[in-house]
Amino acid sequence: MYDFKKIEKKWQEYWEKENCFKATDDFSKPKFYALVEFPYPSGVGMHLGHIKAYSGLEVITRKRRLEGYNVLFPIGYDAFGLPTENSAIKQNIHPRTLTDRNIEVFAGQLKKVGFSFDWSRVIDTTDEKYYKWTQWIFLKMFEKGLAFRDKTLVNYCPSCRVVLSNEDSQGGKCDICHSQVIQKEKDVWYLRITEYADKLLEGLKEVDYLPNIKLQQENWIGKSEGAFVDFNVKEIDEKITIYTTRPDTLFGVTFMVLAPEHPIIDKNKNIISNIEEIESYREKAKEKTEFERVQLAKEKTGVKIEGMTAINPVNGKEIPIYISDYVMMGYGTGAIMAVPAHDNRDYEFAKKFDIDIIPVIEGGDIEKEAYTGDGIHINSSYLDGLNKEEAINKIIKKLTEQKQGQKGVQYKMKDWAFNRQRYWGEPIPIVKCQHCGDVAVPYDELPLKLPEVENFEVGKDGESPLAKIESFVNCKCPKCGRDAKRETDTMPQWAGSSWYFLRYIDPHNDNEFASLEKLKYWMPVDWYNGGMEHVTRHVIYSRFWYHFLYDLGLVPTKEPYKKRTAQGLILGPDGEKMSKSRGNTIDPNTLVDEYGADTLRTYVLFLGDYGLEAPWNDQGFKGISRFLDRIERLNEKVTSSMEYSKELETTIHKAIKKVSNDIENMKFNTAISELMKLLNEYSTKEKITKKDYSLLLTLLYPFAPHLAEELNERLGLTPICKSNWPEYDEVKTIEDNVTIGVQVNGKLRGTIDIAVDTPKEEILKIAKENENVKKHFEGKQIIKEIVIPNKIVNFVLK
RNA sequence: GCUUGUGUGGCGGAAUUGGUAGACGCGCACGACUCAAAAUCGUGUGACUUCGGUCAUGUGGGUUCGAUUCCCACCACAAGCACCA
Repeated sequence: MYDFKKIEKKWQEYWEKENCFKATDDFSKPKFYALVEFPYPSGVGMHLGHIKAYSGLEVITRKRRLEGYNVLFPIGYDAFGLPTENSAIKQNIHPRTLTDRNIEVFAGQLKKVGFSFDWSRVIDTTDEKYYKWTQWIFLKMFEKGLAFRDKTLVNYCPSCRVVLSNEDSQGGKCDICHSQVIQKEKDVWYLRITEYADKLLEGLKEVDYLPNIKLQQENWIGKSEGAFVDFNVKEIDEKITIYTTRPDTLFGVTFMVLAPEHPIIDKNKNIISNIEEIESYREKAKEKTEFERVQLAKEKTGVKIEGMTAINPVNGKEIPIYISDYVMMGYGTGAIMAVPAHDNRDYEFAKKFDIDIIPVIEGGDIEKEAYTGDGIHINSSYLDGLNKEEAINKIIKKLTEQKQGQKGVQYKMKDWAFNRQRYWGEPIPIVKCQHCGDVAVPYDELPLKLPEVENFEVGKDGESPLAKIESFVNCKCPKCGRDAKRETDTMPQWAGSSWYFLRYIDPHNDNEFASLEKLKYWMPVDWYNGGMEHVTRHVIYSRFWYHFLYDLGLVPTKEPYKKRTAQGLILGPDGEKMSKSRGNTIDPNTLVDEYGADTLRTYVLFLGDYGLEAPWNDQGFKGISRFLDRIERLNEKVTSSMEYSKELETTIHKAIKKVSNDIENMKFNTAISELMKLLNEYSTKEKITKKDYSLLLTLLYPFAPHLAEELNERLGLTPICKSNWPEYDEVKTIEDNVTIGVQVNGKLRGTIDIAVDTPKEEILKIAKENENVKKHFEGKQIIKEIVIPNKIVNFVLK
């Protein structure tokens, strides 16, 4: 094995000394901004996932620099958050100390792999100079009414003792400790992301994200179009507004259902005759978490509200009202009209409570199940005979005229719960004043620093550790000057990462988060690669912040990321997800020490389709090590000629084309296989020229840069990092001869070697002379001859 | 349940988008070098076969001269969403 230790160290030092990867603010050059998700510097250090995630754009940026671009490929640390805080508590050290220690380890590991990051722009979200601007943007949102406080039921993790956003509690499990999330009434800061729902949806049209990424975001935003309809209540002068996507089925409504928490119940207790029964159902519903409610979906439960009757606005029919936990207060209006004939849940409920089921759309069999498809309307007065779309339009028009309803839109996405009762996060820069309410900390007092504390454990009742620091809590109201108290919650982990890509552009600016002039040059991010797990959270959050900053005129483009891709996981050798408990983890740091960074970098890109998951294979990894060794040994065959070998010319031009295109399409595995083919071809030759060899090295450079540079230097050539990406000549990629298949009745019966672009007649003639083909002609008649030039010949016989 | 993917040798995976299925790598077998082993190099390697062929890209149909590729139905696995009205 070649001496990778020496070689890798040498070139890492060289690149650093020569500032090879520094992005310059030279606005005259074409720019390329490549972004990878910055790591969370946890104690365990870098894992294989990081290597794969970063290697993709690493290859692309190495190529871009050779193509003459001014490349910005930055790195930093997303260091606030619970894991560090929990680990610090365990080890009994300060999170600051632990974070610094972790970052140092992480940086060392990243550097050893030789990634071409611009190390002069490193950012750390926990740095005061950084989070000053996180707080600043928060205050801007507060100023515009996009950050607000509310007391509501929230997702709460009893184990971490912290409020979670919907995104952080997917599936009812805490994202950090995976324990069951419960609903708790809490004082919550929200960011009004729902106000940007439409813009976030619209913006997807103009960006180049992988289709599944777009789709996931669309689903997450969850826009639905329908109508709000008012149902009057017979006994009182009040109406219940519902949201529906199927207003066309209004004639089939046979009851209504309210969420247990629906406020109309509290307001009208006096007229409800079975109020005890209702209250007891509500109590039970409260005990269940929102997720238990979902899991127990099998059986519908509910209670009829005695003393309240609703009136169907389209036909004046009186219908009963129920409460049931299958209706959520958090979506729509917390009340629904039930059409059992055409909705599965309503159908189940109606069956259980023996309520009428009236079909209003033809098709399906309501004896068996609800029919949710389209069809001609029946039993629906003036809607009879219409299809779904026509009926929806007509009924909405009618409802609007009668002032009993209107067109409406709903989103699944909810506002972003933004405070955490923890120490290790950005303090929310708000002062709570008895007289003035919530008051912003003046901009010139930012950053509002995290106070030094001895004990940063969470309070028993889920209070932030900051609440115990009197010197922090007690302050003067910035508005009226009287005694006031600070908000003691901190921001969630996602805050710092919502704008970090802007800071890289101008990381040392103390006057603004980044200068507009520089932003105008560098934005948008040309290519953002990261994990699939972040597309519904971080990517949406950061797009939201960016849209907001755009509306303030502080950033130059509508969308932050022009292109977004995602890498697939590396699974353990057993094909399962790598995890400590399974004992199937592979430590990249040991591999770097034992086989070198080049081998590791190349292998993670070779082991499969970049976008799909693939299992690790130790043998395959050694195969790459062998491949690099072979490249090194090739150097014995090199002549001094600076021309391509004549006989290799076509092969070489084809290889340049293939490798270049594959890199652009992130088809790294086939790019590497092309390099292997080229090497195999070289190996069959007695001698290769210096030029031949240097080409192979340049193509190899993005994958295994250290070795490529070293071997290139031995040839006495300019370092690759200072030369150009090779170009190919399309004409020279075309072979003189092709081998094409000859089929008889669609089955391959032989192959023939012919010159490229041989005329059809000629091909047919040669094909017919093929011995094996001839055999199949015996006793049969040719009824059709198909010739696709340079591809295939097919004879159809009878 | 809904949405989106994926399914090809012993294994990871290729296939210019409808044109010689299995590139490249791993593994395996045999050979060379070696006292021997490792490393390295060379050859072979989808399955059956009566050596003429036959069957093969999850299963079953279809379109086509020709289908891994397009269409229909089904099965399996993975991811995401989940009583969203």
